[in-house]
Amino acid sequence: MVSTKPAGVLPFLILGLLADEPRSGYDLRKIFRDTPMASFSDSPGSIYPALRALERRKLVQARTDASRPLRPRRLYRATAAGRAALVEWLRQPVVGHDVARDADAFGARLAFMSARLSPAEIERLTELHAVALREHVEGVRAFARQHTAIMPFSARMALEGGVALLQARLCWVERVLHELKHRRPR
Amino acid sequence: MVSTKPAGVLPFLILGLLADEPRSGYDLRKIFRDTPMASFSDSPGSIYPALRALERRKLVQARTDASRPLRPRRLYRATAAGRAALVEWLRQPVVGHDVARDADAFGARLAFMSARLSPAEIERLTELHAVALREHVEGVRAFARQHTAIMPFSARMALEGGVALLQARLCWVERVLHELKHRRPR
DNA sequence: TAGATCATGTAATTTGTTACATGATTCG
DNA sequence: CGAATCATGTAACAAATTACATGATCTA
Repeated sequence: MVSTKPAGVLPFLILGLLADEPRSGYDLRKIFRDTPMASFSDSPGSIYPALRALERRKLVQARTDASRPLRPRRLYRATAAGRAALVEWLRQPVVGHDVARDADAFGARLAFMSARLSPAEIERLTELHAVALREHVEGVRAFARQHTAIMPFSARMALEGGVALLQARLCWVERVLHELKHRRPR
Repeated sequence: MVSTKPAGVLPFLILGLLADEPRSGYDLRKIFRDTPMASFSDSPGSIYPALRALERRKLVQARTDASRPLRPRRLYRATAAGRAALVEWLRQPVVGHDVARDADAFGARLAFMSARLSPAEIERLTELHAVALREHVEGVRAFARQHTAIMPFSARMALEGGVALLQARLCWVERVLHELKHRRPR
């Protein structure tokens, strides 16, 4: 069975970038090199195959820029199906244990939400994420309370770091929620 | 060219867990299911192949627990070569742009350091990490200053989240450094 | 005796990376 | 004219996941 939808986050990041304006593979590489979105490699071996895969699935469409015939650029833009797939990805709720795994996927998704989802929907998704995160932080805290005493020093530091990062993440999500409510007064 | 050393972090996490006491694949699965080290899947398809690969490279050694002959467990422990490979992994300095990519690899490495490295070496590695992190935070902050104004709301939130997480990470590293100095007075 | 847990594995696939390879254009 | 940048790609591989598959043992 050949799946038609991509699963990783890189294809969707690319889709998000191509949803608004057309860009070339090289443009995308520069973005992955120069902006804080650099959680992926900017090497050609990452971007070009991903673009081809998206093209094969008809989620993006390439148009060869003929203005400079000797150095042609392939300008990609998202198709309607591509924008639909993007929205579907944005809408994925973060529930339960997921929050432990794709830690910062929500941040990446949030970045593209304003342009595609309603404020109400963004708020709903953020709230869901907050709930899962609160629960997870509690779990890790409980683990820490039980095990910290018998851990070697550096392991204890590592665990404290984990808790601190989760705490910071939660703090940020709460702030986002606050801002969302502030902007859409009931 | 066939590489002899593993590259991902999962094998080293396993190696770290097997360095002190022997465990079965099932024991490892439980650890990845029940502890905050759960950044990896606890599915058998993750752990058992990784164990086999480590065994093939002579970094771990299996002994079949014959106490229950009808339900044998394979008890793995790290070999001398395995412990050496672990130490080599722990010693990898985090420099420059690396810090953006394997964000929390340092946390995982730190967890195993107390048992394998001298306090002075732990401090040196932590300091290096701090330097790289400070620089990276500055870079992202500078980007934020330049681009925040023209970004859509949710993208701005995402960027702020990125900065907040980096900040929290830095904060933690500074605290670790402080503790390290506190424990080893000059 | 049925269901949960113990215990280990394989197959197929996806995802992403590194390293290699090529050539055009622009700018000093 | 040489170096940096623009621009696209391939090959080989590593890393990890999901889904599938099997059977033993313990406990209510």
